[in-house]
Amino acid sequence: MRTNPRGDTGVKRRTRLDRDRVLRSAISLADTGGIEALTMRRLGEELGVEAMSIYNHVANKDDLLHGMIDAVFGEIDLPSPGDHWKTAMRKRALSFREALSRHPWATTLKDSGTNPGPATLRHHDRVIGTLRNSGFSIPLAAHAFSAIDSYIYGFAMQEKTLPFHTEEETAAMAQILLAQLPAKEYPYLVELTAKHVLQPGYSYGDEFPLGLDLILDGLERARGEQSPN
Amino acid sequence: MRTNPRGDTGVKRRTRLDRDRVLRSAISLADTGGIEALTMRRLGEELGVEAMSIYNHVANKDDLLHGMIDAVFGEIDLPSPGDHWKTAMRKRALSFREALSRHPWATTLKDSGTNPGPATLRHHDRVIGTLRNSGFSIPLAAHAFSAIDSYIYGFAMQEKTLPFHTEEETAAMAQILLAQLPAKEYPYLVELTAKHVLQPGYSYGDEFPLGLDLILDGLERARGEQSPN
DNA sequence: ACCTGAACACCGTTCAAGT
DNA sequence: ACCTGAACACCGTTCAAGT
Repeated sequence: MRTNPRGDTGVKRRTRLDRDRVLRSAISLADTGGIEALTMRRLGEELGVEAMSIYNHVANKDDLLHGMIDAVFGEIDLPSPGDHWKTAMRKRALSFREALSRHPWATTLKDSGTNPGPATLRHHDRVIGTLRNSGFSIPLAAHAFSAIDSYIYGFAMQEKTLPFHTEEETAAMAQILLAQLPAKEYPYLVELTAKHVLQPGYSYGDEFPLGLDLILDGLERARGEQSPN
Repeated sequence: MRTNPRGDTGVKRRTRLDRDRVLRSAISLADTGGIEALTMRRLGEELGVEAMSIYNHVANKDDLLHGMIDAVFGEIDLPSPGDHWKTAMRKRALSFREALSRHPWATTLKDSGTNPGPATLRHHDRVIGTLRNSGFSIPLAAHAFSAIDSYIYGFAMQEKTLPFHTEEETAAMAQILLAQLPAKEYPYLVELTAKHVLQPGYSYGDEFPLGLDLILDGLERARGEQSPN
């Protein structure tokens, strides 16, 4: 492979290395090949640099993962102050789910709890603020935050583990599953698969807003009961 | 180290190796030291055997993880047919969460969707059956299943990522967090931490039934609307 | 200040060899 | 049939050395 006067191939090493470029490259690597494809050596290769150079911009791999997750939080739309709380939370939840489906590896966070980055803190603060400014007491705001975000995370995780993502894949997969499942032993599972999942137009993702509204409606009711306005 | 006539130390290698013993040992290793402590070599050590011997009972590490997750599903109480659907689902959800909190590594499943084991299939079938036999249409049963399980998974995951698990740890951690958080930038987060999380008796786990009932109540309403009985 | 090469202590997994 | 030892192709990370 020919190298230019700078001693590299001129292909990968476009700009000087910095933390932001490291994070962006790491995220794209994880998006494409899954989190197990994200290796310090592979990442170095992607950046046109030896793996060890990365340590000049990131303390270690954990720090890298922290940074990646905070970057994902930065992609989520904050609730807009003008909207009714329910509208605001709904939009924000949909945006959250979209971010997690663009970056499925981020559902397995393990961080963000122990060491949240600035984008994560900002996001959480705005969400709680929206609730508090709409008449939610502190305990009810905590309650709402927990319920909504648990649902979003859990849904994203279930979606990620599904073996199919397009309608065609779903149909193909369900056929195989159905062929393997003994209908005697799992009658309800077989019924649900055959009469629901295998129906044309089925997409698991469509379930998301339904469950979300269940929670939001319940919260609206709880809000009314604690402080009628 | 002295060896007995069988050529081992007589401590670890009590019984003959089999899949079940491998799974149990792997689960206890992951429970104790986290999933990253589960190494084929460490597991072999635990079983008093070379790492390579494990491959006689398990196809590879992925197969091992599959087996572990199915074993966790086996620990979850199935909904009892005698109970009202809501009671049955509530008990089952609490049991599910308990299982996930005993085995936090299981929340990051990644399997179970692509390759569910027998205990997993059985569990899912009974849950769907409970709903179907209580007047849930197929789409509403699918909807309920998705909403409830997303919430359970997501809650377990959030709980797992929290840096504290006892009340003392919570207080200590929240103090540190609070000291680091600029109240100007994150006023609502600081308020919630100070006036809620730091209150004596606070435990995040207590949120679980509140969010769960929000969903179950919503489903009860939806069930009434589609088939009044 | 940033990058590199060699090295260390690990991984999962194979394979031929032992019993 | 089951277990082992050596080996292979990987990991994350250190450290002294280069520029």
